[in-house]
Amino acid sequence: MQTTIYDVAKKANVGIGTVSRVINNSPQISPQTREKVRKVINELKYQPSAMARGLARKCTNTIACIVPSFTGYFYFELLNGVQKAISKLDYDLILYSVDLYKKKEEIFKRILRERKVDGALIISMSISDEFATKFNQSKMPTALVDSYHKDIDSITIENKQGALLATRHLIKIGHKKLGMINGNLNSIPAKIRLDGFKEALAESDIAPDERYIISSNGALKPDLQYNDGFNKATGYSSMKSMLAKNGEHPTAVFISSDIQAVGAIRAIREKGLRIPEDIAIVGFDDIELSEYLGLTTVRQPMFEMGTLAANRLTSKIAGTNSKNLKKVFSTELVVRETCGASTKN
Amino acid sequence: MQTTIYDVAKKANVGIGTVSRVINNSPQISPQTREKVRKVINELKYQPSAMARGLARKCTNTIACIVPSFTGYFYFELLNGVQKAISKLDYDLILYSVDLYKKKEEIFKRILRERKVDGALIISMSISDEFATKFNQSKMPTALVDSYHKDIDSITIENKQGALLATRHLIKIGHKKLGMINGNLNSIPAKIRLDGFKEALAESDIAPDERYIISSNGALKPDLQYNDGFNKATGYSSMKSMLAKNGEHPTAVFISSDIQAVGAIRAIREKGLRIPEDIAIVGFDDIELSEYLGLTTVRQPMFEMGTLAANRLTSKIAGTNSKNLKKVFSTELVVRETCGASTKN
DNA sequence: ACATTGTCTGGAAGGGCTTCCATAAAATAG
DNA sequence: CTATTTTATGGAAGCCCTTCCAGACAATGT
Repeated sequence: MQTTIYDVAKKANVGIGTVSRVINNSPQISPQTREKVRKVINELKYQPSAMARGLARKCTNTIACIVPSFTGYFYFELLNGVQKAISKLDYDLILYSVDLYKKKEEIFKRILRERKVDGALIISMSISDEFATKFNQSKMPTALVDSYHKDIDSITIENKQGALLATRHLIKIGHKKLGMINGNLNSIPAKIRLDGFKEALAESDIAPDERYIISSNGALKPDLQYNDGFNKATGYSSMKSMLAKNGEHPTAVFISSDIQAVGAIRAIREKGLRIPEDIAIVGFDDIELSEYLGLTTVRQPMFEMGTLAANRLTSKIAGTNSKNLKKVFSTELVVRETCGASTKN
Repeated sequence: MQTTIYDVAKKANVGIGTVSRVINNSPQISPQTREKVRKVINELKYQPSAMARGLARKCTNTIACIVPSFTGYFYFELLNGVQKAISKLDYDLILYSVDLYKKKEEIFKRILRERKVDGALIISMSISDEFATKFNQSKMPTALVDSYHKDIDSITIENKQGALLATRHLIKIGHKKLGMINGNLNSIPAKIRLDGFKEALAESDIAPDERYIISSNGALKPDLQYNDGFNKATGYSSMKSMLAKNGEHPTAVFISSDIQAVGAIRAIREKGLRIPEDIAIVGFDDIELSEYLGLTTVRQPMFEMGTLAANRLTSKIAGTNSKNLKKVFSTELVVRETCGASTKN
């Protein structure tokens, strides 16, 4: 049997209210009593039950992180930022991984009603107006990361600017035959990055060659895997099909995520082509790995996004900071080897 | 205000006990009543409070995963297996990340007393006899992954065999000057892998060259970052220092983790050396990335380990399966390009 | 027909906490 | 020294469930 607050109260010869007040650092306690109770708490190694507290207080000191599929290093690094930030504040993190499209809203519902968490961080997933309203009405603090809704705190990056940066760079160093490998166009960032790519081409009067613009499509059906296409496999297969028409291929490719670039690089090497001499590559994200791969990429401050999101959420839970936040992080081109413009080889 | 079981009971004209029984699929309910209550539950969009249930039932449908630093792709893939397994069983996962050595036992204590979770999965972290006993006494189901304690379910791999496999392979294809890059020797797997490496050398009467055996050491001080040395940075710096003595270097290196190999490969390339021609590489783990990197490595079934651990834990929570499990997964050499023995180049 | 068994159901008790209200004791004022 | 305020404390009520016990009613047996 657990030691309860009653055991402590009895042994310390005080009432349960007093013990509770000591635990919660209420100021209305005389120093002597406080000391006495503290001592008993230590002797009995008492620690309040999280469940009972949660029930009585209606809060749990836990936040939810909802990520698609929990695959992809992007989420991993983001989560790292979240984790670091909340652990300082003694919050715990429950990880919900959405593997099927239809499960997204199920999880939203559950989170909302079960009240196992005090707040929710929704990562890289769109949210319908209906659920946005529900979250707001239920007073459950919520924040979106890498996604946007007008009524909910949203932390995003300048996707378009990033794509422009990458593409312009490729053009500047002399490329005219440009390709792009993209994630699933159902994903908003993917769509915007494509826009950016095309806009950059237009700026330099280069006509986009649709043969070399490959998105990992797939319908958004409820029973399908939640898949935004940002993974090694799509990178690999997209590049492979781009290179299928022997001899004909772009001289530079903008790839919508670093992790896809890993797959694409593989495909290029298998074909016996060199990077950057035959094909230059620019990725997107700057995951931790990219540095070691020498991948030129567009840096997205994932860790900082995670940190900010977590801090916002917790301060909203605490009651401070209630106005609607829209934060757009800017991106930055990190030039390394794969684009062929670096001083190193 | 939340809708409670009382609201449902009143509206459905039944007692709260009946509602509870419907929620929990008790068989002792007439079909009509069940239907009636179900309907009201849907109308009211009622969902029981996780806290209240937890308090009444003394279980939370949540398990803890305790990982060091939550960095490193190894954990990531393991967690993936865990996540998939438990989500099928409607368990949630709380992630505890241990960043400092001293925090490990604090977290253990908290988990034990707070009772926020029904079971704990401890990953890649040793556990003292004291805490092993505490976990057992407290009846909190626990399992270790990539770690071992005689009194606790432990899921490990054949580290020695893996190291033997890797090293023997390198020797078989003709290498005589072998090096090893290792994690922190305070980590048990690191130590065993080193043993395996040396044993393989001994089998072929090759004297180990200590200049080429580099472990990322560092003391185990309470205030230090929890760091087993299995990361890109140590791989990079270890390889760099191995190559520092110009001209002199081993022709093949066994690297204790794939992620270190990524760093090491980088260092080799920076030095202008080729893989595998100048230096052959074999890694350890077979993280998802390795395939795309063409890294020869020792496969460790991370996903399966995660799945097994999660299933064990949940079945222990459910009361089945109580005997002490010691599962040792065997490892397997995956030959790709970096060792120079593949048919592809 | 009555006794017996079995099936359903209602609701009190209990789980361990917080919080509020009441009260006792101490401090201050007049 | 009494009246008033302040401070410290005890403990009931409430948070929302589950579970157990008791009772109502139906079904079965004789």
